[in-house]
Amino acid sequence: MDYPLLERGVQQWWDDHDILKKYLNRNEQASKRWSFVDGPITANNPMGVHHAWGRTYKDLWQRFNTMRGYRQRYQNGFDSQGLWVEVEVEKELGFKNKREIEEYGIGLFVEKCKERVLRFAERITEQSLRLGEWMDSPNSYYTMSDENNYTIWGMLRTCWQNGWIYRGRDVMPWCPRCATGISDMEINEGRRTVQHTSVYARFPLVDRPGEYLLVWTTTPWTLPANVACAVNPDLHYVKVEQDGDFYYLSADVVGKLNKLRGHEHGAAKVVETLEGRDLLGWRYTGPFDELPAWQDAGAEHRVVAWDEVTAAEGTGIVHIAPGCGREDFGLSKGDHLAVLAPVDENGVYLDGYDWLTGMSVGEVARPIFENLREKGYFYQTESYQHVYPHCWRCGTELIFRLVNEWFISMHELRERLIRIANDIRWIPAFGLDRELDWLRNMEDWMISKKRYWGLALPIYVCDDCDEFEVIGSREELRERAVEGWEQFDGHTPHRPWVDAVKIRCAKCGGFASRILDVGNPWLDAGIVPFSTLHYRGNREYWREWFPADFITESFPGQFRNWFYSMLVMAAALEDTAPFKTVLGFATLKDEKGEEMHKSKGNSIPFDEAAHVVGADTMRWLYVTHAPEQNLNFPRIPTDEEAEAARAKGQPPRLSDLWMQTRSALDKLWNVYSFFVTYANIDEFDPTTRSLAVSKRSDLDRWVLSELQATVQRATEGLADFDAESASLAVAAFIENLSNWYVRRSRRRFWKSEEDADKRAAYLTLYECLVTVTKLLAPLTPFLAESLYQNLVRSVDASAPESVHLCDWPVADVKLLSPRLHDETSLVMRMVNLGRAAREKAQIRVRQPLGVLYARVGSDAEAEALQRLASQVLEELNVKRLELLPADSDMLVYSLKPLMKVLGPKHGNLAQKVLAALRATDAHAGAEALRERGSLVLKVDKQEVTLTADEVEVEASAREGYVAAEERGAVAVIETTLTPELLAEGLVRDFTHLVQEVRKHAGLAIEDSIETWLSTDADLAAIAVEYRGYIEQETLSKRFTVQSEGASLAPSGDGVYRENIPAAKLNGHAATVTVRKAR
RNA sequence: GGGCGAUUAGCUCAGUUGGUUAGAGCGCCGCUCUGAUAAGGCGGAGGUCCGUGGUUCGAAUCCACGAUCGCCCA
Repeated sequence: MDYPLLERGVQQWWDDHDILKKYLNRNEQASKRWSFVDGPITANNPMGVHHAWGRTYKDLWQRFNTMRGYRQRYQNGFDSQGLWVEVEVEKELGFKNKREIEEYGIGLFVEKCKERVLRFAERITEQSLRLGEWMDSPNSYYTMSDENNYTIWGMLRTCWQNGWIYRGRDVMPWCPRCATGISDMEINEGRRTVQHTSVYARFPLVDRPGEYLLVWTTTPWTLPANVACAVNPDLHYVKVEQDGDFYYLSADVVGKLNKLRGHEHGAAKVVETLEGRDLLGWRYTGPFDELPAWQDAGAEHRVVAWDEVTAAEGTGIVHIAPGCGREDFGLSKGDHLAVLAPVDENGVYLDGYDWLTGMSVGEVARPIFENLREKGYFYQTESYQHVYPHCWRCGTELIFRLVNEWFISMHELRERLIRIANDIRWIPAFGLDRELDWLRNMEDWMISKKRYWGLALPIYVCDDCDEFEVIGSREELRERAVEGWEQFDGHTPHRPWVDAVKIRCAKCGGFASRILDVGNPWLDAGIVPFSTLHYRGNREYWREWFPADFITESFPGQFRNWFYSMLVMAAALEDTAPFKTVLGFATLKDEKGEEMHKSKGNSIPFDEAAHVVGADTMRWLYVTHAPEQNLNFPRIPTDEEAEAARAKGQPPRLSDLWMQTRSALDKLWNVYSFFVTYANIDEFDPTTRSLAVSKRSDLDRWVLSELQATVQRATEGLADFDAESASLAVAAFIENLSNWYVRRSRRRFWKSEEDADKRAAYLTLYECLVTVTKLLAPLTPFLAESLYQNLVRSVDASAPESVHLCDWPVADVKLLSPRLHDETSLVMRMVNLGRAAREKAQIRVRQPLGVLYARVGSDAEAEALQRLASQVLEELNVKRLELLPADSDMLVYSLKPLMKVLGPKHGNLAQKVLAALRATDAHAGAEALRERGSLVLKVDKQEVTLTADEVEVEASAREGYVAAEERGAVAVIETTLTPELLAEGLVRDFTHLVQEVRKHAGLAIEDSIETWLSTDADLAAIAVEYRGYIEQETLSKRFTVQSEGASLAPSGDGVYRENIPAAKLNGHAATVTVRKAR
């Protein structure tokens, strides 16, 4: 099966018949509606296979609910604004920093960003269609749209009116390349383990000549901003003597000092012990006191207290630079320390830092070490490995920098958010805990970014009085505008155009300008449940579709990103949940279980996988997987392998894992092709035949019962957002259909006359196939369509045009039969045991056997087995079935203690009871339990009575009999082969060989033939005896047998002859000749 | 550094309120069936249930400590 080929054909047919449009319009008039909101995909690159996982879920639940008759919005969304786009456009343009963007022109740059977004949105739309994701693509939303941006303005204004917006001065993680702050949400995505050179420096104490504080830092660039040193007041410190100098450091690290001293230092000796609090207030000379920046600060260096200081790293004396570290900055507030912010937004030292001015933080480590050494501040360097934050987008190491940024206060929102999170159904359930954990611990939301392409934050600051206010809409801005409206009018609300507009300060009447910052992109995504549902312009419509019934995204990251930002928006605007159910799924890994990364070369482009493996197979992989577990995406053939196969006219050979994944689909395809083969031969038309189910066989009614149960399971699963159990139920049914129903029914299709039995078989199999096809429609839309067209539409022009326009199947509970289910399970079990027994005896199934002796667990099962004996016998090629009586000498018994009952009952004695039971003669014990229902044991000189509830009797076959057993059921076979049985076996072997010859001769299944057999006298005699059977099985109109003389078989065109070696026919060599009958 | 979770066959994972021979699928080896099959069936090999101690008549399961890994938060 070449699935990609089939899918291309189906897609073409859909296009030709406009099926997508008909699908989107199918429930236009429906009164019930189901609301799905698509999480915006970043329109910045083509899709990878990891995107296809979520998009498969998104599509399948929309399809399922379409088939169930719900009106829906089939809207997909594209995340359009933000640094990720800027970075890619910078790459395209060859820019290295923000200055180049400004020189190029912000307007041009922003237009480039828009272009890129539209380009990749189009690409992703095509790819999604290839996946079979059916969406209303002309109606897709973009977070860069005016609607989206202005809805955020309104939301921010509401926040401002509530007093939640504030301007903060804080030390933030900062990317010096992107020249922007990194929010708490983003910082986690870029943590990496790296090697840095840390430095130990010594700071001379002002009032203690020859004595130094020994401090340690991993960020030497912050030393010029040193203001203080912190010690833990409760920690022990020591004064050590080394080379005539005295150092103060934590008592715990003296050992380290000796290890670290290298060639430059002598041995260290402790001369005094003291507490951290003893050091407080000591003044020291800073390492860069000569710099103008420090001179201007007019401050002095001293030792301060900080109880977070430990001796685990460094020296227990911590270098404090309040302008370069978060904790440092926090400390500066309480201790009124000076704050030095040494670098600009690009991480370049500002004026006042002398020789450092103009250098960037990344290049100063060495020069600073040298400088310290020259000035006598250097002690030692040490290579140090640690986890350090990097820019999640460009990979640059972050610095910490004092900045002015804008925040939404979470103080009042936090409780609302927690309450709302509890109103949502999180799948898997731990999602709620994760979200709550974040909500409890999160800081205020930093919403500003000093970039170009993004939401223009509508915050206007007065040039005169520094008061700010937030504008909530375009209309409000126009009313308030006193300057620059003409330049803005006609443009999207983006930089640079919107920046031209000035308003009058409401407080002092001065000019107020928009801050130049753009917004955090999660504002863009979070507003989607409002903006896409026309919250601003059509509140009626919004009320109809809000909240979303369902959203689904890969959960790593989203708890603090999209889920979070939606919660914030909904909490701020309406104080209610923006969605009812969220399905989170885990991470897609490569075949070895490693993270996929483009840079690692192991990420798989969607197009490649779709081309080689196909969309349905990929979708099936996703839907059958447990969503909360990571999924390893199996290897796909390389382009070369795929092309080599296609050159030979074959589909690319897939790995075992793929074949395993796809096996249910392959089996279905085979059943389907079996049906089609015979239906064509017989010209069977399901629309003109019928037969009441009650008139069909047990086998038919069994499979129809299983079918109803499958419909129920699939429906319940999908309705509960559980694709895995739904799809596995369908797979299990296909397995039953293929390996039991069709296997057991084959002869009914082969036989030539069309009787009620054959009609029942056709109708039953047809119903199963059609129903399964509909169940598969949301899961594997291409395959389902292909089957549907051929099975249904080709014979019934009145049926819905496409499987995707059909109604979802409803289980007919009247057809459910637990009895048939149980009995068929019993037959299957007995057949398996019989096959196992044959295997042990090394007698192949083609050789008929005389008797199968069976034992089952209960009288009811025994009764059923006798009634269904023919199925067992036919399947096992055995003549007769006999039930084994309990006292049969073929059986041997063992006693199995049921500890779950015995344990609690006997307590301390339990182990001894167990030992006594094991010492008991099993046969006598079994008999006692059978006859009297109890068994008496002697334990520690007292008698203990065990009942049938406490001991299970297990029967198995006595040694010497060829048997198999499982859970109380036993099958024993009679292995004596009579001449008649041997002859029958031989005939079946021969028949099988003629079928092979037919196949080799290239004959069609339904072709009648003429057959000649030339062999020894024994086989000839048998062949003649079984002539009727052989002719019937091989469709031979004429069957000529000879054992001597010149061959009677013809030769020439259309005649096919094979010599059969004696080994294949139990010692009889033969020549078989066939020719298509005229 | 703090919190949570995990560790079971070569791989991916199940394993009920603790119950005495620890399972599945795949892979591997052998056999077998088949005029629907890239199918199916049967058998086999493969386990220190991460380690150590404890609780218990009985521990993969409960407790403690340790190791390793993952996730979340600093």
